[in-house]
Amino acid sequence: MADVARLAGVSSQTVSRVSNGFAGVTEDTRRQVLDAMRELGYRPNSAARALRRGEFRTLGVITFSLSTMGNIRTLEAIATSAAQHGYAVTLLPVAVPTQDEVNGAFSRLGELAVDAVIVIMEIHLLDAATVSLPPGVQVVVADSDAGDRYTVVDTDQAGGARDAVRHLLDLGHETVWHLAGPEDSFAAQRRANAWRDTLTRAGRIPPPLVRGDWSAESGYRAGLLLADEPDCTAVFAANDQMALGLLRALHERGLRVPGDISVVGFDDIPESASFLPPLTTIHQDFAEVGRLCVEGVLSKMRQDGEDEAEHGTTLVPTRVVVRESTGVPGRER
Amino acid sequence: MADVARLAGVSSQTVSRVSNGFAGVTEDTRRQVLDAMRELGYRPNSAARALRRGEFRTLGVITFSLSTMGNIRTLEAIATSAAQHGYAVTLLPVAVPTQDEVNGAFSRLGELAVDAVIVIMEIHLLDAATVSLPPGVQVVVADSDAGDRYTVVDTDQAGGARDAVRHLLDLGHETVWHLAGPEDSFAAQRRANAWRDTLTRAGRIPPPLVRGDWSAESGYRAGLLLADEPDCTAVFAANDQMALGLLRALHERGLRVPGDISVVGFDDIPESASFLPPLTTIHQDFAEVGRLCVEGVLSKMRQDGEDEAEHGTTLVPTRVVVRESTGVPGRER
DNA sequence: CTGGGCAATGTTTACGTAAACATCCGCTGG
DNA sequence: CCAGCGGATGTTTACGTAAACATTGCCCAG
Repeated sequence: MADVARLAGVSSQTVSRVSNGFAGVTEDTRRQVLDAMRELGYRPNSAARALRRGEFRTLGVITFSLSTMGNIRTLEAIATSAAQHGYAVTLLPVAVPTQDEVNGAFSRLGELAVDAVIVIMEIHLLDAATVSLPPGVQVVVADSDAGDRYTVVDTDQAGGARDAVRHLLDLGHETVWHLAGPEDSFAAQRRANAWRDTLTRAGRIPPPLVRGDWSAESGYRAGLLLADEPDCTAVFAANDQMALGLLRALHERGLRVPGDISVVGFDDIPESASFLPPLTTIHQDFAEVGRLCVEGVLSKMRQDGEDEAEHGTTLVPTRVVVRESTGVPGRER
Repeated sequence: MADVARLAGVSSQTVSRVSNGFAGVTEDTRRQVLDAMRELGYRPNSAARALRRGEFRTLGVITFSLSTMGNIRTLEAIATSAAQHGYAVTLLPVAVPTQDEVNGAFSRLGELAVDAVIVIMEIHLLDAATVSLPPGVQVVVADSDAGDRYTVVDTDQAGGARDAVRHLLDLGHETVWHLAGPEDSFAAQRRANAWRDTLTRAGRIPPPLVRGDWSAESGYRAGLLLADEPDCTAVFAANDQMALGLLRALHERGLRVPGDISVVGFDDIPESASFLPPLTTIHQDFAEVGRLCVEGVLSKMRQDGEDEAEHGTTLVPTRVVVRESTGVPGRER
């Protein structure tokens, strides 16, 4: 910076003013400084900047295994949205979803150059974590429900599940079976609860719940079971991967979709439009979730000291995408 | 830090020594300092650290749209591997793969707190980019081939494609059709070239190449075409998504897989084991790619000044995963 | 013509850390 | 018994920036 100042024949403070787009610099001076910067290949040192300003302009994102498409899309939206606000995004990967790992990530966080944190994680892992955040670091959580303790942004899991069930009931199905995600997932839990509620409110009897683990393989196994249930004419799978496995199992057993059994998924992954048959599913707007996470955390940073604990949950609506895997009931018993 | 020093009754330098795990501090002193740190909730300020040390312990990753599973898995492996080396990872998202956006990312990079960069991107976008990297920032590129200008780590695309074709020839197919990725993708290009070479070397005549765009939808369209080619008994799709669409089209046209047509994919995405039928595919080891990217960039940083331009390409081998979509030829003409 | 005001620019300083150098003290060998 | 040595700790300083305050010089009203 001093070199630039010398070359431009100004003080380093003026260089600073130019590099921060400050008003009150003559157009002439500004151009000279910019020229000098270019000539010397000057780049502001972000460490010194951060030290002086007391902020890093960086958001930390804690998430484990970018294995689910949802987390990835959310992360991507976070990164894009953060960039628009002039923030960078630092990734805190948690290799395995164990308590130790999560604790480790949070403690590493302490030494990390980060102004705020977005956690993409089932809340129950967060709960037990020794969350000792550096003071002043705000947190927003995605993929969870704990609006009382954290600020949460999430897809409207319940609304999506309700729509899925209603779609099938509207087609004339007597009831709807549910292929749920793993027990320890809040998202799975909420989808299952909404499924049960919607059926009960419509005066239908919820069939026994079938449990999967999000994987296509577990959907396949569940599908073999469901194929043997003569009453089953409609299945709501808690995600598209399991629906994929389900379709394969039904096909193997000679059952037509939607002729014999209708299937609805959840997520609307890109591939689901090319399943056999193309899958009716609940579209999640991950981009919106990511965007709202960033907005949320930035606005919390701005308020900061004021009245801290204004937690709450923001729900992002879903959308039913009707394709060819659902139709009127027609299974011959 | 000064507060900690005061509470522990030592100088701030000793606090620094403890916090950096320096030798030459009495066990007694060390414990007192650690206690003081805990009591005051002290966290080293990473900005000041970076300023003093002249390094950020952070790697930048430039990639656009985490849309392909490969990039995501690579990114994840990079993050994990970097963490093991005590490095954080900052994401530089490029929303749309245009020249401008790439240039923008690189210029933002200049002001970013980053010691080195890993680029996950087709090289042709990098080429035209006004790549003005801060001096001393090393680069490693994944998903490309430009070993002469950059240090590159990539899956052995050619080897994988060769194995796919050989697998089909070994089963007795006269020749193998290829459903290629988009023209402007180097990965697609290399897979296509290897496909053609392998056939030619085996004395077979390569059928006309069918072009897709990586999407399942494009695979579907290609499948409708291929279904009408009576000579076609084996297809090598350049990725699993297109293979998925292909399977759907063949099924719609009443062709059995592998009875009438054998299909091989590329990538081994988790879902491919649950396709209809489960897909034979070429497994890519993205984790290894990511790991090698980090190793590569760190070792380049260590050498640094020495003899700069030691570029080269590291290839990560693939593996054929045989499932149920391939078999001996049997299509009735 | 002059003094006040204001816009443009310069000077000083502190941010938190760690390297380099300085000091202290206890122990050992002659 | 003391010089000298080495391990443990303290002191000083600089890293690059931007906020706060200081200064300059110009313009215009009185």
